[in-house]
Amino acid sequence: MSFDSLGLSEPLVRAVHELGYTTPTPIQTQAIPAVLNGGDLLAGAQTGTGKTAGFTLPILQRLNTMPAVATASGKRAVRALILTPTRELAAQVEESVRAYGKYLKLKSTVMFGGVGINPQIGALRSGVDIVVATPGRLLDHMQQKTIDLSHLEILVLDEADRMLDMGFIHDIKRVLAKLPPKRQNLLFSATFSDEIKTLADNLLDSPALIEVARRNTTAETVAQKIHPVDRDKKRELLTHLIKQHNWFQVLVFTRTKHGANRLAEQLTKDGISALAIHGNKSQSARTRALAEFKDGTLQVLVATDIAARGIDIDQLPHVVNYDLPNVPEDYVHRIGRTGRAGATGEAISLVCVDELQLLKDIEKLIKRPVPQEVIAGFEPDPTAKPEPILRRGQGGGGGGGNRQPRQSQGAPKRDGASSAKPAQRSGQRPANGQQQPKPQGAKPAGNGGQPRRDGQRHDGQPRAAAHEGSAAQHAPRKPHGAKPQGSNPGALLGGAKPRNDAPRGGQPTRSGQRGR
DNA sequence: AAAAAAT
Repeated sequence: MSFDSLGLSEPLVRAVHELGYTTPTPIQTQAIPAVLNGGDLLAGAQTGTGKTAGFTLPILQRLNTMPAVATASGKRAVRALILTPTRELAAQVEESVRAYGKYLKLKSTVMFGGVGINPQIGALRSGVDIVVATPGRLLDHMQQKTIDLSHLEILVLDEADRMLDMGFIHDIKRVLAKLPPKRQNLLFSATFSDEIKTLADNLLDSPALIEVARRNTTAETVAQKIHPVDRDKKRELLTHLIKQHNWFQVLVFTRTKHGANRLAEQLTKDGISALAIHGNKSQSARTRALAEFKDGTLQVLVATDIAARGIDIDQLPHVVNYDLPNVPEDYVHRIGRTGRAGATGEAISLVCVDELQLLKDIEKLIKRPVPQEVIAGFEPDPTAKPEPILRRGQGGGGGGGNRQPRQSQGAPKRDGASSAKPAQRSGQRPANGQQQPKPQGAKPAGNGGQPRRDGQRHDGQPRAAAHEGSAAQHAPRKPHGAKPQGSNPGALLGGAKPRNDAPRGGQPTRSGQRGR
C-alpha cells in the first residue's frame, strides 16, 4: 500500500515522501479514501496512529481540487475548519497542514487564546483556506465577525472526546449553529461515550465508520518500568536517575499544576534544566518550554496532562510518571509520547504506596504487569500506610457527568523572564546523551517573549509530519530493558500477576465505506 | 479529583 494508490495527488505524495513516509498507517489507509469521497466520517482513533495525516492529506487534496472560492473582498475563503482541544495540539496540526501542503498553493493559519488576536485577524484578512483553532478563540472571532465561515465546506472535530471532557460542548454547538449546513464533517474520538454518540448523531450524515484498535497498550517499543519509592523520596530519586543515566530529554508528568511548578523548581536547584508546562502558564511560557524541550535546550519538561495527548516530540527517549495519573487511560496516553514512529522509548513510573490502586487499575487496563525495580538507596518503607487521597471516579463509560463551566482562573502567571531563544541550533544533538544542560538564565534575551505561533521550527527542519507520525510502519522492535535488572524486582508493591501478553494493537477492526 | 479552554 502506498500513498499514491490511496488517490492522493503527486504534490501531496511528494511532500509525504520527502518527510520520510512511504507506507500509510491503517487509519490513513481507511480515512484518506473516505475523506476524498466527500462524505462524513466517524473515526475512532487516538494520537499516534497517524490520525492527523489521515485527515489533513485528503482535506488538502479536496480543497486543491475543488474550485477556489473567493469572499466578497476577493480573498480566498475559509473552506476547512479544524477544532482541537488544546492550543499546542492546534499548533501541531497546523504545522502538519503546512508541511503536507508544501507544494500546494493553499494557505492555512492557526488561532487560539492566550496570544494577541490582531495577528490572527490580519491572517484572516489576507485570506486563508484552512483554519485550525481551539473553540474559545474561534467563537471570539465569530462574535467579532473577524472570520467568515459562510463558505465552509469541511469541518473536523479532532479529539472530540477530549473536547467534551473539557466542557467544550456548548462552545461547539454554538459554532456548529453558525456554519453553513451543507458541508463535510469529520469526527475523531478515542472513545465513544453516550455524549459522543449523541454528538455524532446530530452532526454526521450517514458517516463512514473507521476504527483502529485502541492503543491500550502500549507500543511494544516502549519499555515500561516501575520504581517503588517512598512518597517523600520521589524527587531525590528522579534527580538520581536523571544524573546517573545522563538522560537528556525527559518528559515528566505530575498530577497537578502546582506539583509541576514545584518539581521544575526543585530540579533546577539540583542543577538540571527544567521548565513546567501546564494550563496556568502564560502561552508564551508554554510555547517556549515546548520549543526548548523539542530542540534539546531543555533537559526536563515537567508537564500536567496537558501534554499527555497529542504532543509529539521526535525520538523522545524517556517519559517519567512522577505521579501516576488518576485515570488509567491517561497512562497509556502519557507513555505514548515515547517510542513513537518505531523508535524505542522508556517509560518509568515512580510509585508510592498511595498509588497502588491506581497501578492495579493501569495494569488491568493494559493487561500486563509492569516490572518493578527497587533502586538501591531508595527502598520504600514496607510499613508505610497509603494515604487515602486518591480515588478514581469514572465508571464504565456512560456515567460521569463531568460538566464544568468555564471559569476564569485569573490572569495566567507570568513566569518571569521574557526570554525566547533566538533562532539557532543545527538540529543535531549528541546521540548519546552527552549534551550538558544549560543553566537557567544563561540564554540571551530573545524576541521579547513573543510566542512562536508561526509553526516554524528553530532549526528549520521539516518535522510537522512526524505528528501522528509514523506514516510509515516500522517493524516492531523488542523493548530494551524489559526485564527488571538490579535489585529485588517486584518487591513491596503488589502488582498484577504476570500473564501472557496483551494482544497487539494497531490493526483496524472495522471499516465501512459508503457512498453518499 | 485534575486538567484544559475566551477576555
